[in-house]
Amino acid sequence: MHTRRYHHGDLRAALLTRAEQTLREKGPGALSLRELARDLGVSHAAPSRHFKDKQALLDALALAGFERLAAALTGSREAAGEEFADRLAALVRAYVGFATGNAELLDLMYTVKHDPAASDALITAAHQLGAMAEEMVAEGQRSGEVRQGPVDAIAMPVFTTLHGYASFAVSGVLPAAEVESGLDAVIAYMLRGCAPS
Amino acid sequence: MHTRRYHHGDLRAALLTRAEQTLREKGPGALSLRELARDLGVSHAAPSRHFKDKQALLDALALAGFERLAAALTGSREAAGEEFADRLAALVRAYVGFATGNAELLDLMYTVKHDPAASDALITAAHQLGAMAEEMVAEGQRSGEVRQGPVDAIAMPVFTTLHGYASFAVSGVLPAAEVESGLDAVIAYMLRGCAPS
DNA sequence: ACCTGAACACCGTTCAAGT
DNA sequence: ACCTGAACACCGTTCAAGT
Repeated sequence: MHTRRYHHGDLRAALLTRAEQTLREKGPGALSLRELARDLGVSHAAPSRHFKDKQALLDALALAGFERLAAALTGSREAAGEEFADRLAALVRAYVGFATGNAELLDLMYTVKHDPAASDALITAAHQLGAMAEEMVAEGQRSGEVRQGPVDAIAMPVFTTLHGYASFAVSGVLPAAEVESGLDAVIAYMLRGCAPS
Repeated sequence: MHTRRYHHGDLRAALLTRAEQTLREKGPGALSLRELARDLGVSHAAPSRHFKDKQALLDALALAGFERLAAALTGSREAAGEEFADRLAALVRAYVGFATGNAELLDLMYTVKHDPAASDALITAAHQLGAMAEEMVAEGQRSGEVRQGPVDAIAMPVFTTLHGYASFAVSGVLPAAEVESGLDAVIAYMLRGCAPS
């Protein structure tokens, strides 16, 4: 009854938590199932009960990332005002904030998968993010703040710009010091792409 | 004199060529220095003469990717007309074409590096791509086809959109069948972001 | 200068066996 | 159901030694 095994059924969650920590601190190359097991005090074979292989763990990590990012975007919407420009700015700041705060994870989320079967869930998760952008654009069209036309022909380029900016920030192409200051120009450019007539 | 060792000094090049091939065919996870050495008929320790470690090989691969991408973009410029819209479209198509044709490599090129020292060359290479976009925008400003203002406040969002689109195409978020058909909307959106007044 | 061969300390994955 | 321990077939990296 004392010091009973750490995991009474949540080894899976513990593995994910620890894995994300080492992903953040040491990068994806340093992620080892055996080391994870060691850190958590289980045998090196234990993780295989919960993840059929290393890629399955990485996929689960990426999926959790998409869920947290979606939550952050939803949250940004509530905090924003009613104007389209406000909402867009809030969305952009939330996405870029998540990206810079979780660089390695964002990288993992959008990494080319070589098991196309396993990546279905990830692509669906990414599409849900896109759907949020589409919804925002559609509302902007209704209120007249966004030009008319097929929603995805407007929302997709906007979301693409957003992701490209996040990707540059994450990869270091855009220096950390310039991420914040460059945001205004990017948002203004997006608004120009959305503006009526 | 017969069947003399395959490498009279170009093991380095042979490693890079072979590495890119397996990167393309089997993904980055399947890339092993030992297997590379086996395939090329050298001892497993031979690669270390040319690349201090596996990451150095990956970095060299990424750098070569940037050089080829830069060449492709330069080529697109020569094939395009004089109008800004033409040049932009050609640049976009060249970048996206490279991305879809070299998905794993593009991923590698923009991957988060954990050795900041080694990634300087890669960031510089990415900046050279950005400089090409800036030059194009600057010319568009001179000819009056692009609105006035700080060059980078226009060129950066454009380049960001381009890269985001390529990234979505590469990651599979944008289905392969939609990459071509979505390009027109993206280009139109970019032009709107650049248009005067 | 460039490569080999052996050695070291790791990996991921599988599978019988334990509780 | 969940985990262990041993086993297997790999890794990357280093280093004396060869040519």
